Amino acid sequence: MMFSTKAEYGVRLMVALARHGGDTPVSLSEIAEADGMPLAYLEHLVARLRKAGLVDSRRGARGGYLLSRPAGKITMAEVVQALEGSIAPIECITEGTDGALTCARETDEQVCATKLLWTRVRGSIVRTLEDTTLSDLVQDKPRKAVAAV
Amino acid sequence: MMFSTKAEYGVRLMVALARHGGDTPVSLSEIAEADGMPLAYLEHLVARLRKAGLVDSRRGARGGYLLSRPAGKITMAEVVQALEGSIAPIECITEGTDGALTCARETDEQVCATKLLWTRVRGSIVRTLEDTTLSDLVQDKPRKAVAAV
DNA sequence: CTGATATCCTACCCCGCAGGTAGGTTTTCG
DNA sequence: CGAAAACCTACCTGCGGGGTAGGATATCAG
Repeated sequence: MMFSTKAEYGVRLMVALARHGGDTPVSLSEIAEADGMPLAYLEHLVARLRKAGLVDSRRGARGGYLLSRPAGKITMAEVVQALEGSIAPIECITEGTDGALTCARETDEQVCATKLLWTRVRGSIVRTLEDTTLSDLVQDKPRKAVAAV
Repeated sequence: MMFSTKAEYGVRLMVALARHGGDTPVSLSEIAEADGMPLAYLEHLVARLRKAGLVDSRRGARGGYLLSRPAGKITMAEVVQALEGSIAPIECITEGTDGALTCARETDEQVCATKLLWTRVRGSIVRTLEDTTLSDLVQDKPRKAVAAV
């Protein structure tokens, strides 16, 4: 049970873009090298982020990517959703177009007993992701070293 | 990103045991048939639950399984953990023996920027699972039909 | 204009593991 | 004793995560 490395790499990518800031784009190869992630794979991930409107791209020489919005306006729910697809803790729970959650096992007569659990879990995940913005992750904090001493 | 069917089937299994109640054991084949889950697979799952001390077994004819404790004393955190192994939202985050979360990408010098996010997510998942007990899921509620009308 | 540097796109590959099967051994009841 | 159950170990199989490959297209600098 976990998010895949799509989410891991993708979030790291977004953080790298946010760190760079400014309005000059950053090339993927820079980020890939600095962060030790495979370039070709990042291309796939950034494509999802672009389609979701979270990053803008500039093609050609000296091109690259930049955030489409200030980091504080980008929630991690958007980022993770763009990378992983819909956020469902378990296969049988799916989100309808109206936003209602339904369980595949459920009939009209019989309510799925476990649905309550997965609905709660999903809710708490989504809420946490919505409450965390990209800028929350960007803050430099070498505090760890301080705290460790 | 989701829990596997291990968690899904396993939780349904626990609910079935809780529904039955009493101190006479229920055989897996009964549950498998009633709930439409493959018997041989349930055997694997129930083995995990037994090793975790969540269910007791009685061998031989008219044997079966029963909850080791009242449903209200069994949290879903225990159940899910028994079924899925440790609860980590992402591969690079692991829980040490002291309960502290560490990130594999992290060095002494550099804090992992994304660790904050995954730590928060994990925390919210665990908290939700701990707050939900098996008895929360057992309550009969055909209320759905009522609410739908 | 030309090359270098980038995004962008499509196709492919591999292998670990979730999700299950199979078949046997042991225990306990009627 | 025989049926019914737990219990155990080994095996199988498809699929998707996690990449690689290679080319097409756009844009810059000189």
